[in-house]
Amino acid sequence: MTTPGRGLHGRVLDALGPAITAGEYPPGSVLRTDELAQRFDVSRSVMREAVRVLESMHLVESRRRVGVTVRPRAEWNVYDPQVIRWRLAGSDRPQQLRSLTVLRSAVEPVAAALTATHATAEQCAELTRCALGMVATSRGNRLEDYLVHDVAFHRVILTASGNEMFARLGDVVAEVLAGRTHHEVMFEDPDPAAVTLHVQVAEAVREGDPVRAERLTREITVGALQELDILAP
Amino acid sequence: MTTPGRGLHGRVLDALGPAITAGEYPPGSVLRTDELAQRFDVSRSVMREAVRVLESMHLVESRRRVGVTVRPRAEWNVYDPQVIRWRLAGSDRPQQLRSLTVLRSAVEPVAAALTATHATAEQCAELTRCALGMVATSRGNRLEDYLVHDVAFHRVILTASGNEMFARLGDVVAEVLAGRTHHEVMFEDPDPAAVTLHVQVAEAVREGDPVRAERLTREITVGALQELDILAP
DNA sequence: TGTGACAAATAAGTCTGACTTTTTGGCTTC
DNA sequence: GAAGCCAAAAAGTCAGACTTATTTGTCACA
Repeated sequence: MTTPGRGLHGRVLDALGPAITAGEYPPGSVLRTDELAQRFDVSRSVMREAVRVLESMHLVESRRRVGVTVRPRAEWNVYDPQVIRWRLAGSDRPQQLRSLTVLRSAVEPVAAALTATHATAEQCAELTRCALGMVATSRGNRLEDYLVHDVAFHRVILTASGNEMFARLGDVVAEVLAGRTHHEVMFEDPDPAAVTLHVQVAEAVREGDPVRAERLTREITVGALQELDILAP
Repeated sequence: MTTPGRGLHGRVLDALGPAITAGEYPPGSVLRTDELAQRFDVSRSVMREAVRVLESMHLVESRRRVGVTVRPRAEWNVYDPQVIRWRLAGSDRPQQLRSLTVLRSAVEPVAAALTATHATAEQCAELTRCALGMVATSRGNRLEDYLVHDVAFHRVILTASGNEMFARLGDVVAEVLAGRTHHEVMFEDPDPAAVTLHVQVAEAVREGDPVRAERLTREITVGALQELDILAP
């Protein structure tokens, strides 16, 4: 992902950010810049920079005479990739994984429809390559190789949609898929039906059939929801 | 919205952020911290804090010996409310409004379905109040009052969905709706059909009918897309 | 001619200490 | 008990000195 610990203030962030998102400092907690600077053994200037970044993520609020206050979760910038990463690394990983999967289920089908409408020939080819790669690695306990193609597939769908907001969710989807493979529900070879669906989505995009691409992608995301027991049976 | 100009570094951000998102400093441009500090007449420490925030938004990258480089648009954190506000205030307002509307069209229907599944009685009542408010203000050139109820309606849908990621889009939707009323396509009373759809969505949610709520909300968002000529005819 | 190491220049990064400003909470006073 | 004033506290700001990493250019050597 992104380079961690870029400079001293980055080091501080990597310690303080996860602590806050994990609820170690619950909302309403008050921190003091000087004290934090001492605790992390950095100068006040470095500490201030870190606080400013946390502030821009709406994780904390800094006010004169009172200090640095942790904000309620509802105000956090939950779309900030850094915040997402911190939360995925901490105790509310399951909760984060669930809400991201629901987001996926809303966005990806629409993105697939858009991609079917105006994907370039090159993007179609790339999509097909990814799907075939998934087929090739879907058996024989090659989960890690499968993941690479899976991530690439969804990334193409999101970027080829031509919508910048969708495109930026590529990293998020990558995190979700990686999380599923590494920590959660996938223990054996992926569901053959899911693999087939990916191949069919690539087909639909190639044929320029947005309705079919959307429907098939919706089936994929429904499967992802079911894996996490989000859908009522 | 949020409080602007909170401190000196905030003042600098409000000047530099829009300048960057507007393309005044195109991607690849190199700025120097000291020079910027002079230009804005602030100390280097303040300037550094501002740069750190821009960096956390992935708008710029700061590297030793080279300076502060503007990143390509594709890497910007386009979900950061501050970035969205800057872009909406600048020259690519139309482009931003379009991509946000597409995002809405993906998210809101799914959110409505979730809301129909598990909205509290209080949330149902609030939703109905909003819909009735829209009806009451839909005639007689009361666009401003109508907007208030419209925004409230969509905010309830998004927050009552129970998904934190959806809930955080409330502000974004508010910006889009306000933008439409204030600068773009709405010159006369709102489309009566759209008003009726909102009332029906409230009904469907009250009755706990997720499928109908989703379908009706999709009709609303399709209308929004058509207003911006995004859908192929 | 190309390549390696080495040196100089450059701009960000860091630290420190002094000073300013705002806010709050208590205390005085009427 | 309410209004207003005072003092403490913590963030905010600034200036200057110093460190460090990175790039670029140079020069010698193969």
